[in-house]
Amino acid sequence: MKILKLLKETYPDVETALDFENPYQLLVATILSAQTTDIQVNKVTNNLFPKYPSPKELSEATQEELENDIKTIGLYKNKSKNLIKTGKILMEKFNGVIPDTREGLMELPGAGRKTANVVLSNAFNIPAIAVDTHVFRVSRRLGLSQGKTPDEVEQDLMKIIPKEDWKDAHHWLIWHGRLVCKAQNPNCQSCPLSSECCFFQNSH
DNA sequence: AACTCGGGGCA
DNA sequence: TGCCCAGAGTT
Repeated sequence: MKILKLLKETYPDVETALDFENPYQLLVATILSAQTTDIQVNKVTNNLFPKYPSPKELSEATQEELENDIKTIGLYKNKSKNLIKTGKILMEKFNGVIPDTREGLMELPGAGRKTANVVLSNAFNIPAIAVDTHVFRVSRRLGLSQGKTPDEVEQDLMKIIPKEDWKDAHHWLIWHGRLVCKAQNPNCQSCPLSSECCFFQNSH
């Protein structure tokens, strides 16, 4: 089943990437990306990275100033608090180096399962597919992963997506989940995957 | 399992 | 103008 190939052909202009130059920048950008889009994050990081170029500067930021720096993004109070704390943990426990393990990344406040996988796959080239609510729902409907956990969904997706696409796959799956395979009233008529989809077969 | 954070996107 | 959410933490 060529899911990703079909999605790429269907959404050729999908917005696909956070701008980053090193693991630290990708970690910060990905923590910021919760409940918003990469487009919004890139607007903020353009000014944020020169101002806080490494975990050291981040750990020394004041709450008020960092909040102001990311105010155009939602959830900015939680995110600024988490980022400062993350900066301090990086300095105190990881010697200012971004950890390249899932366990290490998930010790950082603001970084969960999805953030860890994005950083592992895109900054360290470690095999992983990021699974968020959209990816989870799309996979369930396709019938790949009923009743499974997000970690198990990740394993299932890795079986049917070419390895070279793992680090970017979530962008197309998320886009598809938002615009077509929506949580409510999915638009199965315009879905390129409907012929392969359990949800569609069961509801028609 | 439900609630919270929040500006932006979309109907 | 009102509703929902490209997660993660807390209770």
